Amino acid sequence: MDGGGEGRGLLSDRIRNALTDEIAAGALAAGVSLDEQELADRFGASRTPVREALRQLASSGLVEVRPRRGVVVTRMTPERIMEMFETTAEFEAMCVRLATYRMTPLELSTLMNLHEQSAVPVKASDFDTYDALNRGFHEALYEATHNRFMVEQALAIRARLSAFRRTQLRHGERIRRSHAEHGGILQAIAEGDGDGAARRMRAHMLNAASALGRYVAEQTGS
Amino acid sequence: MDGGGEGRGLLSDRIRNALTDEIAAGALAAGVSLDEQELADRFGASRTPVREALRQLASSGLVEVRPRRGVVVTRMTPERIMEMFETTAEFEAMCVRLATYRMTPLELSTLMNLHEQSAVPVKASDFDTYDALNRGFHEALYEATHNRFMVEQALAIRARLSAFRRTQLRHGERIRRSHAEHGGILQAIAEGDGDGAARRMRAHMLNAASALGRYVAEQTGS
DNA sequence: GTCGCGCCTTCTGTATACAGGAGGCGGGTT
DNA sequence: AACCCGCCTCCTGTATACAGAAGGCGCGAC
Repeated sequence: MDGGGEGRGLLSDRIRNALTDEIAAGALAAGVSLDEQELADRFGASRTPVREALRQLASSGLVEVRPRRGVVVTRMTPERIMEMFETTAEFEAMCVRLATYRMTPLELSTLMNLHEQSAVPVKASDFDTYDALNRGFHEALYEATHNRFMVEQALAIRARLSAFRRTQLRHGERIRRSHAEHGGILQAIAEGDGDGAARRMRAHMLNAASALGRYVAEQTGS
Repeated sequence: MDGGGEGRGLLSDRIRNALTDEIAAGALAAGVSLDEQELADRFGASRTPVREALRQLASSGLVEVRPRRGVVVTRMTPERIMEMFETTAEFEAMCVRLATYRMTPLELSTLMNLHEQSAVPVKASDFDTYDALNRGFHEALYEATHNRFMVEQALAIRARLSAFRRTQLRHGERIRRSHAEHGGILQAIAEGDGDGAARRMRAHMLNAASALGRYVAEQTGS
């Protein structure tokens, strides 16, 4: 037996997750080069799974591999983060537009349920619960496109942002506005107004981005 | 020296490219399992670079890794391919909409140049040249979003489709219509009509998809 | 004193070796 | 005869070993 489900999967996967967290948390600063042997020692593993983990991180954009010159943590400028947010915003807008035209009544009802459920954590300022429901809301919208590939793309892009999203909702007022914006999107969907829903979604995401932007500015600027 | 530029990069990259081609060409049929040792022997390499190549293919979706149970070529149903095309179509529409609002005069002029250049291979039914220019046209549009991240996403999605795109333009009439549709998109851009350009781009991509659809139907159906 | 060349170190990329799990096959049992 | 259990094999996942490239440093030349 292991310590409770964490020693379960592949070693390379665990290393990848650990590195993902460290990069997201800032423990591994942008730009620092990652020595394979050093990481191997640190994780008590050999270079092989470390290499695999690093390649996986590279394909999700968290690190950059320069052939024969080592791996460095991708430098995430505020501009870059904003670009990622804009792309996510546009992608989600696109999804919600399609979803509006394709959603089944059952899916719409599920979405509305999610929305109402999330009113509770909003009132209680329970960030973690809201974050989970928020995530569910957006993912339900992806699913409603009825396009598996698009769902996967959306999830992949969203995953690349998750490192930065985690702090974004901790700003009291933002969570309330987020919930209200969801309501607006839902209404547009219910009215069959795909373009309107898309517009609202774009605005919703960009609002989140600008909330994050202020946070990033506080962190990097001074 | 090597045999002429192909032995250049990393071995794992060469293997990845070779496998990509073989899967795209159908030499490696969907669903077959890929034995690491067997591939290593075939490429005259060891399992290590083969493994890396397979993991990279997994992250681009061409193969699926089932932990401790081997790697299989992803089964690409016609539905799946259509989903990928739809996603690409929507993504490109989104790009061209943004590009319309952000493009510099210089970029617009470059695009128009590309378009005019491609009139030559259209007349000559020179598929390969047109394919290259077509590619350039679309990539120039990505760039015109002035959003590096979006460009990268667009290129990544496009790369995943390239395996199927290659056959799509070989159908005589299609190449002519494709060129005409590009013209329509350019005109909408020139008029600053982002939504119109997006609509035309979506139609353009879906036309290409339906051309491919007929081809796929011929292949799989009977 | 400054610039250029070559050696040396270090790390990546590749090969090989070892260990544990997954699935198949055969024998035993009911 | 059919089903279940256990062994056995193959293959993946991980560790270790080896070779070649990239960059740094020092020495020599101008």
